[in-house]
Amino acid sequence: MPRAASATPDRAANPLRQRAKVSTATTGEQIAKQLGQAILQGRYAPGSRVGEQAVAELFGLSRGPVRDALRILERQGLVEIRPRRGAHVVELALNDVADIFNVRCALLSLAVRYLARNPDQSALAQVDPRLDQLRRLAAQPEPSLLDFAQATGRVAIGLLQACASAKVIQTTYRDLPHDALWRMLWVTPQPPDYVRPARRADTFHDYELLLVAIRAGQADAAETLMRKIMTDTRDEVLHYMARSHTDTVDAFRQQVY
Amino acid sequence: MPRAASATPDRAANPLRQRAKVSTATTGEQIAKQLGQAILQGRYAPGSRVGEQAVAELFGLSRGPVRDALRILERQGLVEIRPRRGAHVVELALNDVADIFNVRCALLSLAVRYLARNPDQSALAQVDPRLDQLRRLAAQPEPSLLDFAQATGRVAIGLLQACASAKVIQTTYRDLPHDALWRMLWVTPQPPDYVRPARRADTFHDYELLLVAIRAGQADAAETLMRKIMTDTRDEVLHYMARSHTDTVDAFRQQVY
DNA sequence: CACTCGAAAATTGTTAACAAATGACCGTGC
DNA sequence: GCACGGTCATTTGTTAACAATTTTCGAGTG
Repeated sequence: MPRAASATPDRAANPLRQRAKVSTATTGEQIAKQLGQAILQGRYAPGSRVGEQAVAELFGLSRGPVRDALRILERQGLVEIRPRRGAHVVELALNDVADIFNVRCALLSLAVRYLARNPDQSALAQVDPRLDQLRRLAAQPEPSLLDFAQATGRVAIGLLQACASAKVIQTTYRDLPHDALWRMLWVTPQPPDYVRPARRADTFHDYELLLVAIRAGQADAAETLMRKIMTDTRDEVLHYMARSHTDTVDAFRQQVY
Repeated sequence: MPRAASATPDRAANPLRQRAKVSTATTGEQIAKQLGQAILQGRYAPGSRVGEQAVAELFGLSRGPVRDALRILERQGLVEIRPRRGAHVVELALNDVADIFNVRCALLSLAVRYLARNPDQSALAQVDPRLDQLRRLAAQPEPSLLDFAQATGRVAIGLLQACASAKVIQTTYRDLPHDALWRMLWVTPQPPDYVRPARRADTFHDYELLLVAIRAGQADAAETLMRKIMTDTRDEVLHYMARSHTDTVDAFRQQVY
């Protein structure tokens, strides 16, 4: 019995509609945002059913937009929809977590190699403020785990966006189930409060070196650095998660690099 | 003005419904299949709008399932849906084609590396018949371009399926816009009838060596071979397409490897 | 002649009701 | 006690009508 999110009922007179006039977002997308947040925070048990009717009543809307929202969440990898069986919250094993990082690694190393060969200085300049943000968080005493993760994620996405004509890499990366991964860390019985300071400093330093290598056009060095960053992050996250999971050994045996 | 596919109108009494009882496929999926085929065959001009109403009338259905179908096609990369603007047929530049192969390369080289480290003989045995199929096609005098491409694709998918616990790689690969790529080749003014014999032989030979390397547990060799296969295929396809496109030089300059 | 503004038509977003299928519950038979 | 079969409630799939927005087309003006 999954209890619903803290989403505002919005039952009377559909106030969401009025905002839709201003924002270009459709109602389904807004539901997807809120519902996705709810799932991400662990308000729905893994594997539990997300009924259309229930969600529709919760938001005071009809089932149409809810259907759209569930499709969006399926694409984000948070739920899995099987025909005539409804949407269920996905459950990731440690295998899958390692997998996500491996795929990230593959895509990002491709991207930085592309960047190093086709350096666009103005596009790369967009990454600098994000790197600064990461620098600040790395220096902070105890930044929240989610904040730090998001900061690194923004740098990665910034790098991808700098690859102007590599749209496929971008969309492929975007469709990875990033949120489901963070949900796994969130529902870990004793999730760590923040990243280890040494790890934070290393991560920032590696990203800094990465940007230097890219600007210098050193494709091989950039790729090596990006792979190091990803494998390090992967192992750190797996280490945190493994404290409360049992299939640790199996997961680590399946590492590729 | 895109003319519709050769799909049967099915206007009277919804005959599709009756088959839905037997097959587990929902109506939307069936529409997606037929409509996707129509788009793939170039019956809709690139960038043209795919109206919900028009498709619904064409299939003699309401707009609900059509909406689902368009979502599916969006996920397959055949159309692009923007809120309140409808679905439009995607148009790939040569950049994007090269991108798709690069991403394929990244994912598949990750997969074969995983396979070489965790060889599952019974799972790998599933690939052999597909390799035999490829061998037959390579030896044939003039196999159709699409047949040969599908055969190589099946070998690649077979390799992915052999990665038992690497579900993320599989789904990521599946969500690549493969169909849109073939559509681009299809709508090329003078599409080649078949693959060059020498290329066919090389491709098969490389796949054969790849399987040997995987079974021998040589991860580095397997990865190298897979990268070679992908870059060769990419360049061959680009070569075919470039005969009728103008942005050739730009595309080739953006190569990564 | 080009450009802007405005209204009408076409199209997508949303709703509520209907139809079909799944899953569960209960009773029967062995 | 356990397995099997049928009925019933719940849930998803589908439909048609309504609402709101985008696009298109045309008149008017500089």
